[in-house]
Amino acid sequence: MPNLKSPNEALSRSEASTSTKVTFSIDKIKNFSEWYDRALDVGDIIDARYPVKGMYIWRPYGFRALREMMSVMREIMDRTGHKETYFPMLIPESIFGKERDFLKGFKGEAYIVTQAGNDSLTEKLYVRPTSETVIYESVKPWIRSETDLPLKLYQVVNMYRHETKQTRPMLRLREVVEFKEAHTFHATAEEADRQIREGVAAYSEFFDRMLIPYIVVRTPSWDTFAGAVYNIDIMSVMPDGKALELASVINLGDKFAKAFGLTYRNKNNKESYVHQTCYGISERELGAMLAVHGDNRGLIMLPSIAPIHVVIVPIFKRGSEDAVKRAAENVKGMLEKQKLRVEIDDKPKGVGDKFYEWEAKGVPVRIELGLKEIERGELVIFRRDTLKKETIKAKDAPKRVLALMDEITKTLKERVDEYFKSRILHFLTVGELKKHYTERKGLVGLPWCGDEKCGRKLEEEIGIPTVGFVPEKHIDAACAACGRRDNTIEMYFGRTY
RNA sequence: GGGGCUGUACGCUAACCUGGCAGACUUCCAGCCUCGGGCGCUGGAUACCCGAGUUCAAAUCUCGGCAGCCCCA
Repeated sequence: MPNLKSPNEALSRSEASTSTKVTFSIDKIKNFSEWYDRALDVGDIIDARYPVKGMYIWRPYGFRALREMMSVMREIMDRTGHKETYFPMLIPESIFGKERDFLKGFKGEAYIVTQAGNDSLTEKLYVRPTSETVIYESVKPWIRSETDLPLKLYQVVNMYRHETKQTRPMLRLREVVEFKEAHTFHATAEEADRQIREGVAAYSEFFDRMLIPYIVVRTPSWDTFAGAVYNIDIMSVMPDGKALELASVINLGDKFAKAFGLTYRNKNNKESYVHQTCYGISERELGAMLAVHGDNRGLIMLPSIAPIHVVIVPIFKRGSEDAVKRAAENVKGMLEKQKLRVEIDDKPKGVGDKFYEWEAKGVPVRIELGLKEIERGELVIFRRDTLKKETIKAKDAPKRVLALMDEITKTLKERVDEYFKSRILHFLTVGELKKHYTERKGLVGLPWCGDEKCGRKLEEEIGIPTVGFVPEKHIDAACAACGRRDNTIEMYFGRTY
């Protein structure tokens, strides 16, 4: 559990409330780690009190948000020609170990089942840390000729990796609960290459719709996925300035095809290897979304995935309970006709309690409704993004609330764009970077000639690891390592999660 | 990969240094009071992370495990 002893913390707490109740008021930028843990707790997303490192309990409210987010992902996958499947979680060692680099990359963090009941197993079973091997082995008989290609599959499953780094809910886990992994099979290298661009486009659409800011980069050759030819990473930046890999789109070439004997008969009746790609996302995207949009009062749910769009808080006076309740039900009915998810909070608690609670959970709109409003035919509407209240005619509620969903989305987008812009910095030389990048927050770009030696040298000189580069975007500057000017591109560096 | 810190009730915390009845607030339960930004009152429930060691005696000291946080690479 977080330790709350910093002076800032004590100050913000006492300022926010005179009661000793734990108030959610944490400076997200100054104290992101603590903000994140507390916001997910008070915001009803995760219960972190599970005694196994890297595994967390999803609360219903949080899980609903995840489900909404994943349904957007499924919609995009389905629309772009991917078919949803399922492959087993336990993978025999003989299959898991078929591709050397992959085995080397994942062996250290795979959970391995060696015993069942009282018997030890004759062959070890690997719990999937990702499903390349089991899928590639299994689809072999599905692919016989070019007419079977391209084959584009995806599954949404849980997967396990024995992370040794510090774990964090949603961002770094040992048990990933909703791993959406896509695997595609193509006749030619060109087609696989095209699929990479399609995969990046699909993910870009997803992140655009989730209002998660990102840049698309190519990972340097010395830092690619185990068994990959190259990969494209989609990177974001968290409020503490650390970079977060949102997704990786990987071109596997025919390396796995060769290891698994994945071939088809081409037009000349010649056996050819398929070319493959794979790409995945997970609940990490929800963590990123919540992290970038929340404020010092807690979470702010993006309207498109909010488990509850509107919470109605009835304000009772003695004797008015029934009338207020009826009015609340009436408003709820009107809003639900607009496909809004609405909840009435008539729990016997003070309204202040309720307000703080729903704000921490990030419900986009709150409606306050008491005798005063009923008499005037009005409603008080509070929006979570700006914390502003307005009074409207009750009959205008459906129209106004729907409009507010768009307005809130727009505000969040503007805010997050501005935030992201301030966290991507560009420098021309190492000296300039060292002089100005003192807080080491966010991604930094430096001119780079494309040579691995120079990339590694820069990494070492500035003491920040490479994140990736944008291959097709040439810049007019000299490589910050060797000074060459031809073909200079920008390499991004950043501390990562 | 290396280093540091921490673990007391649902939550937050006191006692730990200097071993000797674990205390407050919050929460929860029962009841009263009633709801426009964390009401009040009465009564009650709930805790020393796990294991070993030292000791007459361990929340406190030592060792190990598990879990969490921070810093550096």
